[in-house]
Amino acid sequence: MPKPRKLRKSFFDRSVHQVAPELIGATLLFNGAGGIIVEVEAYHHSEPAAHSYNGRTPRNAVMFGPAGYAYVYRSYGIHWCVNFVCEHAGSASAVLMRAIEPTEGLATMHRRRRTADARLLCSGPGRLTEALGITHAHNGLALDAAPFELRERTGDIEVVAGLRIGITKAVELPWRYGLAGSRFWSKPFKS
DNA sequence: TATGAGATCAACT
DNA sequence: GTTGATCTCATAC
Repeated sequence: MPKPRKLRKSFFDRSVHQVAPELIGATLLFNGAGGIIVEVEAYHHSEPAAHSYNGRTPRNAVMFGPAGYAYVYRSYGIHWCVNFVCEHAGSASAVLMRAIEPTEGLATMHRRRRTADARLLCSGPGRLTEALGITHAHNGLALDAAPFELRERTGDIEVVAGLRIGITKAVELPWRYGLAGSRFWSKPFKS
């Protein structure tokens, strides 16, 4: 088994459709809390579900910058959601982190989420950011430096794809990816 | 198990 | 004024 390697910015400097499935099984830590990525979705500026579809605004400015940075936005006025910016600067594409399997910093995450149920810690984009302590204060941070720590996956895994969820535009694009058989998805995959 | 309301903010019409 | 890449809690079946 090879030793896990850190993900560098160059990892993200490719098509979102290459990066998103490769993030499944990778490890995401934020200030030492986190775990294994089990669910993500890809967003590309060419389709209307993406925040960048209608051009640059103060909120989505990070998406228009170089790959390898975090785009954090407020969702439904309450939650925070975190994306990893991909492709070249200006392409405005990103991968939304939707669920992780908690493995490190469990006590901290249980305290932040106020639940004893491990499946409710990080199974959903809003839950994930609350458990890891990610907020708007972290918008624009580099992904290859503290407090982020991203490690390449090791070993063979199976990735499943399906339709994105929680959106009303471009619902037909199968750009949701998951770790096959994981118990920590926010919702089941159809296929 | 399923549906509905409330929380509350940035962008857009 | 409305909508949305959401979650929780309450109430109903």
